[in-house]
Amino acid sequence: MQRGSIDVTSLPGGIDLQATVESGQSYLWDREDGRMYERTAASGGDAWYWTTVRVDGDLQVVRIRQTDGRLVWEATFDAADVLHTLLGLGDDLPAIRETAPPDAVVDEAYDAYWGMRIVCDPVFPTLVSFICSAQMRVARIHGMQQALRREFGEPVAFDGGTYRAFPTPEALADASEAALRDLSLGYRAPYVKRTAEMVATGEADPEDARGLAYEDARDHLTQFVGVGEKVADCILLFSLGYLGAVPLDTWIRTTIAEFYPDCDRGNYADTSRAIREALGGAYAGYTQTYLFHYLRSGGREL
DNA sequence: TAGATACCTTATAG
DNA sequence: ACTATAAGGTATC
Repeated sequence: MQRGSIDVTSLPGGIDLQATVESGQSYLWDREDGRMYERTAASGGDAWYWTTVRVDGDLQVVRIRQTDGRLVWEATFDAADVLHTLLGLGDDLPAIRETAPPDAVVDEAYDAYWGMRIVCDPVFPTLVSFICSAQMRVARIHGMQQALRREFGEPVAFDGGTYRAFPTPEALADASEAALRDLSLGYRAPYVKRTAEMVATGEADPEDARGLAYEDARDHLTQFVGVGEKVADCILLFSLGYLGAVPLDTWIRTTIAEFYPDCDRGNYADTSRAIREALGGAYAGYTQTYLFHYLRSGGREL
């Protein structure tokens, strides 16, 4: 086993690990104490979280926790660089916050979860996770991804235990729709299977969205079955580094109606442009994620 | 091209 | 207990 740690004070704006991995951005981390998303106060400031990643073709396991002003990690490999990427440790939070509008609700959201970072997850697991997110609660989306790992994931040994990686496109393409429905995916089951087939056969590659202009990248992703504009924006924001993407979910739509009514243009594309502008442009997605987590957590009644 | 509707399943509110 | 409602929407007509 390899170990290491990262000094939190060296990161501009610090980090709130729990907010980062339990805010509904990533569904690829598990809490070792099994208490993900519990509302009770102080339920996990220093909990261990683990995930798997494929690095240079090899499947690796890493676990991490935040304690005594440090991010401490243990892994099957030297995980420092991977964690830097996965957890957005290079993002300059104070500079990003400067780009947000000086509105009360925005300030409240940033203050409530200061240190939360936008994750940068591998794209295929993110694609599947957010296909599953349609009309679903955060805790149940996470449960579905756990179930997919358990049923279809490749096992990896680490520290005396067995961990399971997120399934490959091939594994999910080979799964039957019935088997996926057995995991409570509901009508999302055929979407996941069809999208996995598209990736496995090479019919389409989500990686091809990288480098495209924002709206072209979003259009590229909507070719996958079960991926509309909102899910495409989630993939761009949480996997492909488009920090300006603002997924128009139920929460941000409520926020728009309440605080930015001029931004409601009646259709997704135009409303998207307007709210991205209102939330500061290049990092609008950061502000959206703080608002989402703050409002969803009951931080302010709407 | 805009608008309405069906869709799996479960947790929570009433 | 039992029903209605909503949950980070999308596909289809």
